[in-house]
Amino acid sequence: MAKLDFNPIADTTRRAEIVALLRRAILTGQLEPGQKLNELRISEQMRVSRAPLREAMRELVQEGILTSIPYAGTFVIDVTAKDIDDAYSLNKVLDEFAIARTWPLRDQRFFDELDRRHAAVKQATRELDTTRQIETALQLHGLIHEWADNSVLLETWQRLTSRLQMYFALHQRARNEPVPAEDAHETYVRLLKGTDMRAAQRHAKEHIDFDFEALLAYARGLERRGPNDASRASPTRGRPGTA
Amino acid sequence: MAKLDFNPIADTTRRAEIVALLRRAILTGQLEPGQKLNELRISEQMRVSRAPLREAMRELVQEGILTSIPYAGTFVIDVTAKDIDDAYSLNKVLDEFAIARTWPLRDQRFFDELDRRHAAVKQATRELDTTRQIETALQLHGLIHEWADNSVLLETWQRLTSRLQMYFALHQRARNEPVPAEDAHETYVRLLKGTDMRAAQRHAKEHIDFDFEALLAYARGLERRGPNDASRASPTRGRPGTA
DNA sequence: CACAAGCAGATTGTCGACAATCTAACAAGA
DNA sequence: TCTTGTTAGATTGTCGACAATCTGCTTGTG
Repeated sequence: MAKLDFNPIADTTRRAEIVALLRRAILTGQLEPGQKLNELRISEQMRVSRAPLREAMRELVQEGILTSIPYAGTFVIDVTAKDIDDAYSLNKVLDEFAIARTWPLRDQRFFDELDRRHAAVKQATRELDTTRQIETALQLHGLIHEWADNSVLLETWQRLTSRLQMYFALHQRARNEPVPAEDAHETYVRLLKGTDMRAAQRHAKEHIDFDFEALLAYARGLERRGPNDASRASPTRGRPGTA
Repeated sequence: MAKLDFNPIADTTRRAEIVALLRRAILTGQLEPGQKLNELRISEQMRVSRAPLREAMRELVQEGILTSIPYAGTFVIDVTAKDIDDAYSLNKVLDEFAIARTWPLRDQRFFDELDRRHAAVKQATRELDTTRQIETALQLHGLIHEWADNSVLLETWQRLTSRLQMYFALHQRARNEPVPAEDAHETYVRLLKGTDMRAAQRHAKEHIDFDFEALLAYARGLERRGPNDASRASPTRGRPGTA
């Protein structure tokens, strides 16, 4: 008998699809930070009742990209410079840990997957698809977390990734300029294939520093010129900060 | 005008109360790992309709202590030795980070709060209230994460805490013996008040090692004598592992 | 004009009922 | 005996309607 592992079949509930739709809308910036999600309107647009929509929203609230205020509404989280800074500094710690854990587990499959994801980033970069570029870059970066064989770490990183993706998407959307075609991940991939773990860890930090500084500067700029301009739909009752 | 900060008023939705009730039931071990949560039965017991109950369950699924399989049910997560090991090793990393961040922010209020929580642990220990003892010990331990001024770290740690509390509660429940009255946190508190940050970081790791080794051994024992015995209500379709 | 009370309108929270799906038991056939 | 098709019961997923709450406007009063 041939050895064959089947993957679990796809979720077939409306709820799961709604979660995916909403998450994508948020992470790509189609839903702006601070914006209120009107249940009735969204449920009509999606041709779904409010029950599965509300359940989906609860999931995203726990996922950290929505925030809910009872009887007031559910909002896309606000992005503050401090949030980005917090997420980034924790990300550095997790990266270091992930590399250490992954290091002895690297094998040919790891290197192949590394190349595959790296190629995907370059592909997206060539096509000037900024959204996909962010997505693929984060996936490339996530490999060490997937490979570290620590489910809690992976889960934690995925939560972080959601936010990072949202932040970067906002940033890209704001400057609205094609990204430099140069390959910023060449060194990262090479070091992960090498023999000097400490060097890889060091580079992981510095490499992200680059993108991050620009992002942070952008966020600070946003805050200087007042709260976000998506607040047209926000309530007067309370700022939908981190509830 | 006197400076006075009001706390947010309590959540007044049934959903929030249900979340609290269920979480407590799970973390104290009243709901055993692998056990299925029957929506109809629970909603009748709580005198609530299924809608808010289901929303509450979605939250707890995202919180990582429940797992859901479409059309099959929602289950308390299974506890494997590897899960505990994963959570623990990540916890060490977070602790180190939290101590580093908290260190320069320590002030009198920090020390007071440290003493307060330490006293709470000793109180619970004296009263042989094992559940409360776990709770207070984790709260004592959580201070450095609250004080680190990093919302993402705090959120991450709270998620981890949920699981750790569940694990420890299981452990305590299993051996079912009063805990030694000796104070295991004396050194930890003293070092946090001291001037040697590295020493505090080192101790944080070793200190938890102690409790953890016993916990891990217990979990391994559980697995050796087959899957859990709470599976009487589990589905045959698929193990409600980490879905 | 300032301000409190009260009244729509809109939105969220909750409910009870129905539809879709799964599980397990049983029957039919090779 | 083993496998496959069928069916009944139970449980989850979804829906539409009602109740509770909030916001902003209007109104009345000084």
